[in-house]
Amino acid sequence: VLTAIESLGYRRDEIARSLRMGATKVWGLVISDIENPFFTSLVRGVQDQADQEGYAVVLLNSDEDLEKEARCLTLLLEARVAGVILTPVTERDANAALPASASTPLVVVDRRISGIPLDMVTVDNVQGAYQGTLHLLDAGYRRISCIAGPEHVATGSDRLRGYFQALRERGVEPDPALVRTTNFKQDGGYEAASQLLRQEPRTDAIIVMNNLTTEGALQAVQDLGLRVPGDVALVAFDDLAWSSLVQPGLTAVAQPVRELGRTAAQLLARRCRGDMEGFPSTVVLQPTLKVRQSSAAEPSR
Amino acid sequence: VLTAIESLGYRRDEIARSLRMGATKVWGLVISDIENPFFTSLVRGVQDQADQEGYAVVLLNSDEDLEKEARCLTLLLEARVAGVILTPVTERDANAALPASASTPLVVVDRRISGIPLDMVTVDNVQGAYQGTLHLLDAGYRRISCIAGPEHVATGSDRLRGYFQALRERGVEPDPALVRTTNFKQDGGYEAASQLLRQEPRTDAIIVMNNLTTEGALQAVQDLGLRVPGDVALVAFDDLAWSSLVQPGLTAVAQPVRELGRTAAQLLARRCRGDMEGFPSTVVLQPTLKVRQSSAAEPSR
DNA sequence: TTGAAAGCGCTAACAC
DNA sequence: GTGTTAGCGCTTTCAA
Repeated sequence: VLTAIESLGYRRDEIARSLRMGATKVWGLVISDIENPFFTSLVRGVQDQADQEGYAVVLLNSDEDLEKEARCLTLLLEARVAGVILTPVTERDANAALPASASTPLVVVDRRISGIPLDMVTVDNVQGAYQGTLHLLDAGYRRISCIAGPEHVATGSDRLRGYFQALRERGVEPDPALVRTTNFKQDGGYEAASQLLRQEPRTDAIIVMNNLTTEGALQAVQDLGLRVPGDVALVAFDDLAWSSLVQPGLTAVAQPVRELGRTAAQLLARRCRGDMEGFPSTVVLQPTLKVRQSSAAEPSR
Repeated sequence: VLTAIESLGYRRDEIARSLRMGATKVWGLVISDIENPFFTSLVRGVQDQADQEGYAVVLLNSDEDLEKEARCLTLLLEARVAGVILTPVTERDANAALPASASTPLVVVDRRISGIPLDMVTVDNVQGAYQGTLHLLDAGYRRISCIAGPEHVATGSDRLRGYFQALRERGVEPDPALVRTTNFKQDGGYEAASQLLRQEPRTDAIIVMNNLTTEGALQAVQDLGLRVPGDVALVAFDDLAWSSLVQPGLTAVAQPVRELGRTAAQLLARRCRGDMEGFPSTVVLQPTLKVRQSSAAEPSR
C-alpha cells in the first residue's frame, strides 16, 4: 500500500538501527600505508573473509604516524565497530590498548606488539630473512649487506635477527659497515644502497628487507651502472608483480599476504562471536623463498 | 571530579551523536580495485584533502562488480555519510543515481558516467592516448598496436579514440588486427600482447592503455624473448614506480592521480557546504608524457 | 495478528 | 550558570 510512496526516496537509517541494537556489523581495519602493495593485498584478504562472515570493512590509514593511529582507533571505537584489525606503527604501541578498554575485539596483524596480551597474526620474519641470507651464502657470496628497517618495528628487527643468524650459522663474521637501517621507504633504500655500493671493499650481495626499499635500492644499482648479479647479487623481501619483470628477475622472500589478512579476519570473527578460546593467541605463517636470477652464483665461484 | 571515574573506559557514542545531529563528518569513497596502485594513489589524494576539510574517509571496494558497487553505496547511504566519491564500474552506471535520491552529494572520479547530471573529475584520456600514439608515430613506427580496455568503461573507450585520432592525423590507416580489447587486468594484457606479437606482419610498437595490462604485456614480451625497443617499442598508460626500474625504462602517459583525488575531495567539500554553484560541473585534468627508452627510434629509422 | 510505547546515548532548547 | 527534558529513527516488548 504505502510501498509505492515509501520507495520514493526512503532508506533505512542504519545509525538509528545501530543505536537501538547496540552493535554494528562493521569492522575497522587500520593499516599504516595504503600506497604499499603489501598492505593492499592484506586488505584484500581481510575483505574477502569479512564478506563471508557478513561484516563490512572500513579502511583507515595511519600513515606510519602514532598520533594518526590513535585518531583512527578512537574514530572506530566511538563508531562502535564490532571489531578492529590493526597493523601497528611500532612494537611498543600503547594505542593497541585502546580497544580493550572499550571491550572491542582487536587483532594485530603483520607487526608484533610487546607488553600487551593480544591476538596476533604474523609472518615468521626471522625465518624469511634467515632463508634469504642463507641462500646468498650458499651461492658463494660472503660480503653480504643488509638494508634493514626501523628497530622499533617488529618486522624490521626480526628480519635483521634472521640475517645475523644465517651469518653466524655459516661462520661469517658480521660487519657493522654492511648493515644499514632505513625507514622502509624508497628513499631510504636508495640512500642505503648508494652508500653500501660505494664503500670499499665492496659488498658482493645485498638482502633488502622490504618491498619499497627494494625499489630504491634497485634504482641506486641502476644509477651506479652496476649489473645484477655480476657486480652485486640481490635478494628482496616481498614478492611483487614487477619482481619478475625486471632483468634479471628478483629472488624474493614471498609472504603469504592475503592469507595473513584472511587469518586475521577469521580470528576476529571468532572473537566477535564471543569465543575467547586460546586468548591471547599468536598465529605465525611461513614465508617462502622464490629463487630467480638476481642471486645466481657467478660462473667463477 | 567525576573525570577520573569517567576516564576509566568512557567513550562518547558517535552513533547516538550522529543520530541526534542528523549528520556525520564521514565521507564514503568507493573504488573499483584496491590492489590497483592507480586507485590507491587516488585514495591518498582524497584522504589528504579530507583531513584538511575535517572529514574522515571510509574506503570500500566494489571490485569492478556492479552489484557490489550497489551494496557499497547502499551501506554508505544507510550510514548517512555526508558525501560520496565514486569510481564507477561502467559508463552507464545506474547505481550513481542512488545518492541523489537520498540527497547525498556525490562526486564521480576517474571514469565518466553518461546520462545522469553529475559532478565529475576526470583525466583527459583521449589526449593522453593521442599524445602517446603520436609519439610513437613521430619516432618512426607505423604498425602500432593498441591494447585497449573494456568498451563500457569511459577510460577504455576514450583512450581507444585518442589512438585512432593520432593515426588519422598522421595519415596511417588503422588496422583492426592491431587492436585488442581486454579486461584491463594483467592476464588480459599478457594474452593480448602474446597474440599481437605472434601475428604477421609483425607489429613494431604497442601502446598499452592501463597499468595492469602493461605488467602482463611486458611479461609476454619477455617470455617471447623479444627486446624493447629493438623488436617492439612500448608506451604505457600510467607511470608507476617500477616504470623506471625495468630495462629499458618505460615511456608512459602519466596521470596526475593524487591531484585527481584532491580535486574530487575539494569539489565534494563545496557540495557538502551546500554550495551548488556550477552543478553539474566537470573538471578535466591533463596527463603528461614521460619519454624514456622503450619508445626510442631505432638507429635505422 | 496488529498497534502503541519505551528507550538506546546523545544534544539543544528551555526553565530555573 | 546549572539542571531537566524532549526527541533523533529504529527495534523490542507488551498490551489490546
